[in-house]
Order: sequence, then C-alpha cells, then structure tokens
Amino acid sequence: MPRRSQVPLEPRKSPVQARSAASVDAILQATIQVLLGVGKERLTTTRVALRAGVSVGTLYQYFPNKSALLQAALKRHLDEVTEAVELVCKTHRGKSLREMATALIKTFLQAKMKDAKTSVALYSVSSDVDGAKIVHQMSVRCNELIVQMLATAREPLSTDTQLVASMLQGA
Amino acid sequence: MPRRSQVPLEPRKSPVQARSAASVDAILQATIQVLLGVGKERLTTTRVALRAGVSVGTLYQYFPNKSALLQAALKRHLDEVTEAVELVCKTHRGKSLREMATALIKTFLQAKMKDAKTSVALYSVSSDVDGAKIVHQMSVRCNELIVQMLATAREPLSTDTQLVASMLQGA
DNA sequence: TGATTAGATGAAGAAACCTTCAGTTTCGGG
DNA sequence: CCCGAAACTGAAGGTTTCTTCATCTAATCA
Repeated sequence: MPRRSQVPLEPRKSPVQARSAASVDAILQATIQVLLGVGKERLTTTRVALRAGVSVGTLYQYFPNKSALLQAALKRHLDEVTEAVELVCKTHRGKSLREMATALIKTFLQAKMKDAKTSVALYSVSSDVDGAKIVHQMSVRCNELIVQMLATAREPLSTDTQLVASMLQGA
Repeated sequence: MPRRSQVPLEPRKSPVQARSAASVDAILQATIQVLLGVGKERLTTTRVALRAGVSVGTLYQYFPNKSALLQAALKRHLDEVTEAVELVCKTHRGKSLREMATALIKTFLQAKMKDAKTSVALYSVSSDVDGAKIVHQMSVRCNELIVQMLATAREPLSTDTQLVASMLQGA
C-alpha cells in the first residue's frame, strides 16, 4: 500500500484566545529543543507535546501532522532571519554599497551564529520535509528586500541580483 | 520506555561459503540503491532485502540491526575511497610535493564525483547512525598514509599534518 | 551417500509511532 | 451566574517497521 503521498500542512485552527497562542509557541519551542536534545530520528509528536507541557491532542489541534510541525518550526526560524534582514535593509537605504554589503553580511552571520546548533538541526530537517520550498521562499523574499535597498544606493549598478545571490550563498 | 540506548553492531557471521559473500554484497549494494531510490526515511530492512533478492532473515544473519547495516554501507564506501588514496600514496613516493598534492586532489575529486549521489546519500545517513566515528577513523587512516608519503618527498617540510587536514576538508 | 554445518526463508511477535476523538476543563460575553 | 465556544486531555486504534526463530534447503566432507 502506498503511503499517502502528500498530506495537508495548513494549520488546523487559528489561535484566538491568549492561552492557545501560548501553546503554539511552547510547541514550536519544544520542537527545537527536542530536535537539539535527541535528534530528528527520535523526535516524536508525543515527546514534543510532553516537553511543551501540553498533550498530544493539543499539538494536533494546531498542526495536522508531524511534517507540518517541523515545517512550521523551520519557517519560524527563517522568518526571524528574514526579519533581521528586513530591518537592515530599511535602515541602510541611501547608504553606500560598501556599507550595505558589510551590514548585510554582519546580520547574516549574527543570525546564524546566535544559535548555530539550531540552524544545523533545522537544516537537517529541511531535507526530509519539503523544506527546500520554504527555504526558497524566504530567499526570494530576502532578494526582493535587498534589491529594494540596492535601488537606493548612491552608486548606480548593473548586476544586482548576482551580488545578492552570492551573499545568500554564504548562509 | 527508553529505547535501548546502544545496540550491537558487529557482524553476526563471517561468510565462509561463496554464496553468503554474494548475499552480503547484494545486501550492501541494495542498501545504497534503496537509499538512492526512496531516501533514508523510507529505507526499511525488508525493502533492502527484497531488492537484494534475499529474505529479511538473511539480512539479519549478517547485520544485527538496521543501524549496523547502514554503517556497513558507509564504511564500505569510505574504504573504497581510502583504497584509492592508498594507491596514490604508494605510487607517488619520492615525487615532488607539487606532484603529490595534485595527484591527491585529483583522486579525491574523482572518487567523490564518480557517484556524487551515493556520497550525498551516505553522508545524510552518517548523521543518524554514529557515522561520524567511521568517517573520523577513515580520515585518520588517510592521514597516516599521506604522512608516510610526505616523508619521502624531495623537499623537507615542517607542517605536514595541517596540509593534510586542509586536503581532507575538501571532501 | 549420509551426516553435519552453513545459509536462507518468511510468518509472527514486539516495539514504536502517528493520529483521532469522545469527554472534560477553561474562557468570555450576555 | 450561565452557557456556548475554545482549548485541552490522553487512552486507544491503526500503521509501519524492526527483529526473531523454527523450519527448510544447499553445500561440504568423510
């Protein structure tokens, strides 16, 4: 029997009360903690729920399946990085190219070094889940942001996208 | 209940007849094929046995568990690489440093490029199994070989181990 | 050729997980 | 204070996969 090839991955409920939002947060945090603690092979939904201080049922109220849970954790992490990039892009408009570049690199390294283990753990997950898609989305997003910033640079430039790509490669 | 923390990983039997050696070989090959075909997440011992043309029982006659099977596959691959390195080291004694270096790099790249997919697949496994240990062992082994070769170089040298390390990093 | 050992088989036991859902508790507005 | 909705719970169902073992077949040797 073939395993069901693709499963839903949208959240089941949107938290409306405060406590549910807290649960989602705890679950996402717990996911990374478990990932770091026992590795992805032994990460089980029950274990995550336990660590989050909720029951499995609660977990499944917000994440339709294990895969979606991992994707959500990955997405959240990347969102944080993207946010950092966004901040830098907005605060460096009208600066020189050199300034832009150094600031960007600095931000990336900071974000990655802050908790290198987490990054590695999540990266290892992204191959199992369809994490490539999520990573790609975020890289596209960052690209847009950077292009916007570059447009306001003092110097004119011809090849911007390639510069950007090389920056992203560093991550 | 905690999963049994560490399981035996030594082979169960040493093949003495020809057919058993063939079985072991088929199983090891099948392991890589399955790895390439369906990925490590869906690699099961039954599937490997099926592909190898033997029964699960036969598989378990030579590999005490799934983990040991994967480790064996990894080890075998690395042994091949090491063998290639060994050959190069022995045939390049008394040559100049430059010759040694280029030959080594060439060998490494060839070995890795020959079937890049296999390398990647096995690498992805090495994180789940305690593959790091195996990889380390083989890197130590290569180190010895290279040091031996370097000792016969035309030019004298002070820092050899570091050179070696940087070579291995490329892999 | 008969006995002994190596090798192979696959159904069945056992363990680990994912996921559901009927029932319970908590929250917030009327 | 009461009631409907939102959240939470965790035992149980159902899969999947690992691993064992009693049994059968093939090879080796005297």
